[in-house]
Amino acid sequence: MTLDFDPIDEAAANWRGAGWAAVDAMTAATSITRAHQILSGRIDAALAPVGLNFSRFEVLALLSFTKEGELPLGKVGDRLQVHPASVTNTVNRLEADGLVARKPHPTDRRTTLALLTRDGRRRVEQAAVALAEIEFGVAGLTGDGRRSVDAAILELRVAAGDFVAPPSQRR
Amino acid sequence: MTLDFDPIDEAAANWRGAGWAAVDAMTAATSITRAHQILSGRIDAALAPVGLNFSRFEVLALLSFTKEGELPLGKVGDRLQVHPASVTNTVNRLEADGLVARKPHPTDRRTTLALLTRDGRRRVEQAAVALAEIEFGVAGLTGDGRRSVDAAILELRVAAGDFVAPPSQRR
DNA sequence: TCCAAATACTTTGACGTCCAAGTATTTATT
DNA sequence: AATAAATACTTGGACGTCAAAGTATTTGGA
Repeated sequence: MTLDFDPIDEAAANWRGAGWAAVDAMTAATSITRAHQILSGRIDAALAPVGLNFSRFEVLALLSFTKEGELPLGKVGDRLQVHPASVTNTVNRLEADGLVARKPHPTDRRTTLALLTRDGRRRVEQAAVALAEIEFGVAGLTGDGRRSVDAAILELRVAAGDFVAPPSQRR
Repeated sequence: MTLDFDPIDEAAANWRGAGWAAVDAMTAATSITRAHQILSGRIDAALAPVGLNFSRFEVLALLSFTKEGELPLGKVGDRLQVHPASVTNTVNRLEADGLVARKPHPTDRRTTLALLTRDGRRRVEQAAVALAEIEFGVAGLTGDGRRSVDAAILELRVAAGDFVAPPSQRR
């Protein structure tokens, strides 16, 4: 199904016609939503042959960046900004596939560590290659487009309190 | 949970460290994903008091823009770019709340129309106000940021074949 | 005219997300 | 030391999304 008009332009026109406010904000929000739809479709399609989806990949990648290949579940959620219940769910599935193992925290018995297995490490490497091949779904974006998206969204993230920017930090 | 560093910067550094490719693409994709998370959280929060979520709102808004306040379910899916099963699901709930009614198509018995009820029209107006109040969640974005996001994502959408741009059309 | 193919929607099932509540353990307070 | 509060994770439930299969109806040839 391909439309012969831009549905977002169309929506903007309709909003103006209805006298609704914040049309600019609406188009920006809709653009981002649609971009996410496109990317997430492409990314999951690229990962499917590897036996992963994006959430699972993110967890494996995060673990692979640590010294020991392990991290408390809570930290995983913090870094990936997802709900603890989602982490539990994702780790359950990764564990069922043998890509990750749960292991008790050495000193804090409330805490559970997710540990990358050898299979998990191999798998995440394959996935990284698969994702690089499709350029993370953003193949339609030029270098400028990518930079301007990064910059604009950084504003949004800072305003949303995603992290407290230390005075030093800038890309 | 607020981090004291930018998780996307951190991820980029990790990717480079691991020798993984397409770091720029990764940050762009991650930015968009995170932006979507932020927006969708804010939007659904703003709509909750009105008794809607974004998907339901989108359907009501789309219907409200038509002459008769009705549209075949299939068209709804095409415009909103969602799976037919999702349309069925959303319309089921809207119907249960009395905001929409199903009605047979006058000539094609395969087709079902979704018809905006009086309550539905009132509700969508309230929702539009609620969304305008929070600027669709993009309050953190300046005018420039919004425009550059729109422009960049337009590239992406065109490349993805979201619609065939007639030679005339440009924002 | 008749039948295969396309179209429109629904149903079922697999997953993902979040929230709220529940259990276990640790930390902080008095 | 005793207890309330915070922290860490899991469980169960509500919803959203998509894919695949099923039913009904229409369309497009042979």
